[in-house]
Amino acid sequence: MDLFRSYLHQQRLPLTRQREVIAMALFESGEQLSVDDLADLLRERGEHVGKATIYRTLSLLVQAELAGELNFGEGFKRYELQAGEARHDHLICTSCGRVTRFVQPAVDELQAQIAAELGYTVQGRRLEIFGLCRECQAALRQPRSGGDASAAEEAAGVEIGEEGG
Amino acid sequence: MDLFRSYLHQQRLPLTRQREVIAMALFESGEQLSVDDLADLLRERGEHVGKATIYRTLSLLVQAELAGELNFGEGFKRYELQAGEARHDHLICTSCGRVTRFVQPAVDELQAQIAAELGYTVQGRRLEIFGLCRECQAALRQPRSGGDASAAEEAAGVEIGEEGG
DNA sequence: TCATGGTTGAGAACAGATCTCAGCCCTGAC
DNA sequence: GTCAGGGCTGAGATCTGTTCTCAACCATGA
Repeated sequence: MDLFRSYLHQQRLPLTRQREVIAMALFESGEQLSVDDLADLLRERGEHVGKATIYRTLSLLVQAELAGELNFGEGFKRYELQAGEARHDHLICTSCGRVTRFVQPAVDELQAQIAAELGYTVQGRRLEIFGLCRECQAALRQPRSGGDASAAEEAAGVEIGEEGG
Repeated sequence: MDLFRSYLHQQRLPLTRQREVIAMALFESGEQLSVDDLADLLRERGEHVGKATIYRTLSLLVQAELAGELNFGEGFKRYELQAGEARHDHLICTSCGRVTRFVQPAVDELQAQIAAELGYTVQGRRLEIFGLCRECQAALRQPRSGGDASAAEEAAGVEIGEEGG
């Protein structure tokens, strides 16, 4: 939040209540939010902010490299705060929509190596792996059952976050 | 093309002239085409095909796994034929828009490892690396000059195709 | 040749994203 | 605190990619 404030100051742009509220909502949620999600979230909090403003503020946040733009092929974009976080990628469950973030330095290395071989300099990347999460695999195996699993997940080590449902 | 024919036959779907023409255009171009690109291409060839039909046929091709859907964040989708090809990814030049395809088995391995650690089964992935191609880097260094470079590119080894501009 | 059912195409509909513009408000100066 | 001015805001129009609708058409198999 302070980073956003100083970015705006640095760019000689005013810090308005709307900008503060939008960044705050994105920051506090920690999820990948669409513009509609954000609008709903703000409405629930009693803040009325126009969609145009949400789009404008999000693109500011992206410019400031405080937020990342995501496209999971849903027909619209999602945004997530990425301030200070390590570069991460996403695993997306094609059945329930769950999104699991992960950090894997080997991806950075591989990307750098590939780009160097082809003469490119890297500015960014988007890696999304689509598949079935553990729960959905289990649900497919035995159509009716209670919730379970999720125990061995800590052992993984690469995971840094998870949201959705 | 034969693969598409047999897919349609297998699904008991008729092979129409439009379907043939659309698949042929995508196949012959070898590039990542948008629906508009395809419509233009077909118009140039004197074939009139409605957009709805192009969308429908493309989604058939994707279903048949003969085409892949790409999203480079341009606000629309692109499609490319992928029949029989190894799974590949893309490097995209953020300056000139050039798209370079590459095959790198290490990406498959990494993806499988990550998914396994997080309990996912893999169905697919999308890896796009954004950066500056050699020509655009050169153009930035010395704003005015003729075309050059592209020589050392063969040495790379991972590259399998390149289109765009 | 014929019946049938899926396909086609024009245009409407839909939805995400962007633009417009009059009025508002943040900022910096005083 | 007050003020001027420039940038911001929001409602709604607009744009654009994609999907839907439906009557006419046509590929297919008998």
